[in-house]
Amino acid sequence: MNERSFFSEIFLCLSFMPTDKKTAILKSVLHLVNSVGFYHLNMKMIAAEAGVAAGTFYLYFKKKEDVINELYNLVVDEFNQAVLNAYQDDGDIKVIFTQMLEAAIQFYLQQKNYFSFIEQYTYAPFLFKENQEQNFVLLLPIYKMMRKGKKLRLIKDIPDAILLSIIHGSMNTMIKMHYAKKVSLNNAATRKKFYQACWEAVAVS
Amino acid sequence: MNERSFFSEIFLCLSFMPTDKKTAILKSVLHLVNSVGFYHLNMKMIAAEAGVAAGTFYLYFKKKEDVINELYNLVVDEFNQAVLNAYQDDGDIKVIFTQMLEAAIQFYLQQKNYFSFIEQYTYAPFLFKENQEQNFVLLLPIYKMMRKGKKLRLIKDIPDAILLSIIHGSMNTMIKMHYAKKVSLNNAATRKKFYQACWEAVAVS
Amino acid sequence: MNERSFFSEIFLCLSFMPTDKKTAILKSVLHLVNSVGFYHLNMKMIAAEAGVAAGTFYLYFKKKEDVINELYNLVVDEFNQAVLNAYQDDGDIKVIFTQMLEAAIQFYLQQKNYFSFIEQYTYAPFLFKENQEQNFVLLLPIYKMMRKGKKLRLIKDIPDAILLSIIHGSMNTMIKMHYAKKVSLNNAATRKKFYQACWEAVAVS
Amino acid sequence: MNERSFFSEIFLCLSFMPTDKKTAILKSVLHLVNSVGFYHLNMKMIAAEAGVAAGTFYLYFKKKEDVINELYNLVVDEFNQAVLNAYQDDGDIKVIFTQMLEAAIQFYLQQKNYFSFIEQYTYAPFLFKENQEQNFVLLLPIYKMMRKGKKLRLIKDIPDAILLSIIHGSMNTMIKMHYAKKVSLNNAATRKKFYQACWEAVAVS
DNA sequence: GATGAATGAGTTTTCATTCAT
DNA sequence: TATGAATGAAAACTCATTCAT
Repeated sequence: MNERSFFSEIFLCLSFMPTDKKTAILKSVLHLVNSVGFYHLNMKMIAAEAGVAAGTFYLYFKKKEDVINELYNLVVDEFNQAVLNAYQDDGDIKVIFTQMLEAAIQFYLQQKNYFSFIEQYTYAPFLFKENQEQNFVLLLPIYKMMRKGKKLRLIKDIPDAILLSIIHGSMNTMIKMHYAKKVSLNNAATRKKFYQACWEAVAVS
Repeated sequence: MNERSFFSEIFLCLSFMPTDKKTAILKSVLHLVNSVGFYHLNMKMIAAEAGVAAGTFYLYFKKKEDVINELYNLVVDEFNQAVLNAYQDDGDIKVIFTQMLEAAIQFYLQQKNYFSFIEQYTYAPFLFKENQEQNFVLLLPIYKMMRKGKKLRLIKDIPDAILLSIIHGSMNTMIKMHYAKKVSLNNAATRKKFYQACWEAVAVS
Repeated sequence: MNERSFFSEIFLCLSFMPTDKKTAILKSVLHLVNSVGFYHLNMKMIAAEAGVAAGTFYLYFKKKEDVINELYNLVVDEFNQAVLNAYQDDGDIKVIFTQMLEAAIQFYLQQKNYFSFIEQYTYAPFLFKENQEQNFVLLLPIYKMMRKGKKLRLIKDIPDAILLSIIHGSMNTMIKMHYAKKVSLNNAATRKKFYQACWEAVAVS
Repeated sequence: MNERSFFSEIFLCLSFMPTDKKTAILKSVLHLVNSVGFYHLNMKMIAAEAGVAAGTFYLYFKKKEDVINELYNLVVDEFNQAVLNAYQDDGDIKVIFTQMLEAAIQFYLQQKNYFSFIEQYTYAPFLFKENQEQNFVLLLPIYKMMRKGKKLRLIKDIPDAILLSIIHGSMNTMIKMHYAKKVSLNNAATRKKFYQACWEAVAVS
């Protein structure tokens, strides 16, 4: 089983949702946030892209920002699902660590829209009030693995926030650089080097 | 000389600019982007916060987005200045590495508005056309140090993008966590642990 | 059949268009250009006069000047239609000449708004970009008749521009004088004297 | 003495006025009305073109429309002066008629700005309240000649308005056609044909 | 459920006019 | 006189939301 087919089963749940109007709207927003950004997103675009009438939106969402928040939850769930699937309770912690990073990166490589959406959502404070406490939801599976590594004295006994920042922050920037064509994550050797560097940051030396 | 006064001399150039109307507008936008975000920023707010009439804005900027771009350039210049001041051409590379990270973190700790502004600007694709190629401008001083470390075989010979991602990405996430109160960067020991972890990620082991 | 009813059938197509919002806006602009002029015409007036909300305008026209240009084309078409109806391919050229002038004058007498609109549109250089080459569109039916008269050696063999200037220019000024109450074109004898003088200007003597 | 020098003495009084600020403003408006039109004329343009500060305008004029009205009076005076200079109390009425038309046409040919300004002023009802009764001021010298011709039974005994319309209206349209390059009034033969046609319209046959 | 024309409050931007210097 | 920065009311235009069909 190649990587693509392995992940496509997991990732594409939004893509395979029944093609009803509500799903069409959610997909339309996901696509538009990536192409025009939150700032320029408007109801006319959403309706046109979804192939529905302007009023139809309000049968499924109370107001514009609701679709954003609902979409965020869907996207986060998919991401967590993808990364958790890479988590094995038994097994070498470095292998698990690497597999989770790999899962996360593959997720974003195959779903540019998801990455773009999460980035904008996360870095837009006060865009939507519900945003304020969700910032680090994405990190939950990674967090779980980390705690285990600490117990086994394989991962440094330093504040979780530091470990999370290194893992999550550097991964995000790597993906951004990939999309900005500063580096190619399609190259497995490059990914391996990245995972190794991350590991050395967090591992007990 | 304590840290605060050391940096305040460098950072606060925007704060110490002559209090003319244009500066008042720039400051007003910097403050509002942090408090309400790009998405909710409007001309009425800008004028009110700056204490000028609505029309005054257009004496200094051709259109709304121009103030954003001008401000971005100012902020980036200040950041680079602050970090470059920490760069010494001779000296232990690990010390330089640490000092630059420290300078960057101190910059953002003392200027929450700057951090918030840069984050939103960087992660808002297509918000402003000029945005598209500037994404990694902030990394230039770090990049310089890195190249030197590579030559001395003290820093890993892996793609620059990986090194930059680890340094820049994890630092940004650390600061976000600090402002989200998940960790306190006011604690020097915590900062030291973070720098050490970063160093181990990039250093030849 | 009196003159009024004869022409009203032809002229009032704008008046008889279905009373939808777009027509209401077109009528509103036609009326307002006559009463306040291009210079003072604004969107608030247009909406109020048309009995629609401000935003409704933009469902039918992309920008303010578009309604002006669309209206101009409608008005010109109606004028040409009215004058062409008076044109007979066979028949005494002087009779045709007189009938066309009569048709044109009757058109404007019954549609003061149309006259006022065309005058302002024509004499406002650079008001609207599309204006620049349309200046003499109105003269087409008259031009056709003239050429025929020249062939028959009943109309002077002098440049068309001279003949057109005399016919069109003097007619326009007559109508302006009528509306300025310097002369009454309701008097058939007066009109007859005017047509005769025009004829003598253009006819081979 | 060629035509140009003959008229330049008369016409260029605005051009030769002392180059003080007020004159600069008047000239600036005359030029701008021709190039951008009343509709797009604004105070910034006027000041820039005149080479004065925005506030200077208000030392000489109470409000924007005042400069328009003052300029109109100046332009009308110059026109009347030019045409009256061609009027001789004794002499063949046809010769006088022709000379006056020639004087009027030469005036406008040498002063496109004047023509453009008068056209727009005349055809913009309600643009400026003072406009309403001045519409036919320009015709006064022509009117004077006409009355004399009527007395001598050389000019038709038909309402003055008809005679004025033919003379004034056709002349105006001729000049417009000249500037639209539909005919060239620089050709003396063309002008002669035009004068002859006009004469036949108004003369007792 | 689905539509899309209509709304009108809100947005950005313009510009005639003022006034401290 | 002369300036030009500053004003703020008003302009053109946008857009999330509603509602009759």
